Amino acid sequence: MINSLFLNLQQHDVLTDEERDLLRGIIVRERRFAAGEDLVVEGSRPAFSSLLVGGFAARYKLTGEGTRQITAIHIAGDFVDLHAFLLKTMDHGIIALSPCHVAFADHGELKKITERHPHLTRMLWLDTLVHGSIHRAWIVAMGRRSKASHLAHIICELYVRLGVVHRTSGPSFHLPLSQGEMADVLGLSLVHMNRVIQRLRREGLISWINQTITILDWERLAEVAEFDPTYLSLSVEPR
Amino acid sequence: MINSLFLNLQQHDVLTDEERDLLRGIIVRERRFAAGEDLVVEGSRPAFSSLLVGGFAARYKLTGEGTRQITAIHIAGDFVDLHAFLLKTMDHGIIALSPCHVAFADHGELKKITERHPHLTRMLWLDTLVHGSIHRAWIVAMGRRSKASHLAHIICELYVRLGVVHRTSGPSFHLPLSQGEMADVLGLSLVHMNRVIQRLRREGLISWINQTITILDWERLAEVAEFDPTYLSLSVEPR
DNA sequence: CGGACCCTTGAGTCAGGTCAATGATAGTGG
DNA sequence: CCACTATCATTGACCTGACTCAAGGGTCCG
Repeated sequence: MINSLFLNLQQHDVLTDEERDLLRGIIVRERRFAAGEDLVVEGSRPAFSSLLVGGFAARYKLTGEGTRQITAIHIAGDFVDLHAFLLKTMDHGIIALSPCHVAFADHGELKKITERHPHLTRMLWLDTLVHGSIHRAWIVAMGRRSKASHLAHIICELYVRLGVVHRTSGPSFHLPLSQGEMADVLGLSLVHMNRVIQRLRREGLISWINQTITILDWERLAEVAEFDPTYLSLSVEPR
Repeated sequence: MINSLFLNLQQHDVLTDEERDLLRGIIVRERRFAAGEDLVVEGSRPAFSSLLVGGFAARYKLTGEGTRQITAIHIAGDFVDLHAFLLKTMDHGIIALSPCHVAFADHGELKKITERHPHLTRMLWLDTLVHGSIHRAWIVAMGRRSKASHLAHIICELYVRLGVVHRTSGPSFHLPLSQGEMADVLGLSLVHMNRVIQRLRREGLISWINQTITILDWERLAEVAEFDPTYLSLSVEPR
């Protein structure tokens, strides 16, 4: 059930069979969520961390004016709120962008892992660090790239991350976000989001129909995005 | 020498005397950097992590067009690139914004801590998670707040973080960033940055002269920023 | 005294926002 | 099966926040 998590962690270092078993052991419950449901509510103090088994979810924060900013997109294999294990209080919510299948990891069991299994602890720590790297890449894209470049960067990133967990088919992948939701990722208005998407289409970089994105020209897309996957730490080495 | 780190960590949970000694023990070297020098170079694979003892530093990334985006501001007591301990390769640079005093923690010694001292390990992990929370707060500010609100948010955040390590005096604090550097934080042009600053001044929220920011009206500044310090996890509880 | 940085201000331009309207598609209840 | 509603994608017209270019002034330092 949590094979995608293994695929994720294995991109960074070798996982032993014992470590796999330990990870299986921390899952105490599972649940399915409908699209639009909150997996985790802002301000709550969860006793479990959510591991996304299938589907797409987003961290988000609402502003006083009622606008929304999505701060991360999560895919199968992501330990969505492993943070809460140590941060305790959620400073943002997590919403299902599609129907989601979630496994819950008990914080007490996670603590036991940190007491007895240092390498696995470092692997989990690393997983949260990679998500920090992704945040930084997003900040750069938001602050200093054109909106077209920003969108291209997000598409490149999703393609690589989904590839790791075998959720791409050739140059295509399923992405169940509406343009309005994607606008909340880029910090744009819905109208302008639409125009940016059309520009990438017109330039022959992508197609995006029926919740399916196809990368028509990876070279040029990555160039527009200035995409450099270093920040995803996709190399197996001792951690 | 690393008392500021202790002040930082103590905001989240109790540190034992033994843990303090362990932290002192991982410092193998120290060095001073001039303003403008790189503490850590993008693409390098450091064998040490830099603990900022005094001064201000910034993580940054340069784009192909030669613009710069600052993704984090670091102050005394910050474990600037603890990430590198597990991420291995730096995907961004770190520059001294003022003269900086840096202590270097050996990655081998850090690894030993993770092997033998689970609580201290969790505290260090937590420290990196808090910086992840700060990243998310920045993403929200960049995407969905006005530039004036964004600047107000950064000032509130710096005031609180500097207060933790006793670097404020009353409503004031020292901030050795030029307006051009601050523009690289907000993702703005220098000219517009200047206009945004003047607006906060004109509205009587802050004064900012001689590298010193004074908060003239905390209530209204925090309101403009929609500042809620939850994301800094400033509560002592078992972690 | 001349650079080297900063900060400040004005003028013109453009990216991106708001408001508004039109279709297309899918699900719901009768 | 059909009217009804909701959600999305798309397009046009107009407005404003932010950028660029350009120039002037302050301060510190060699």
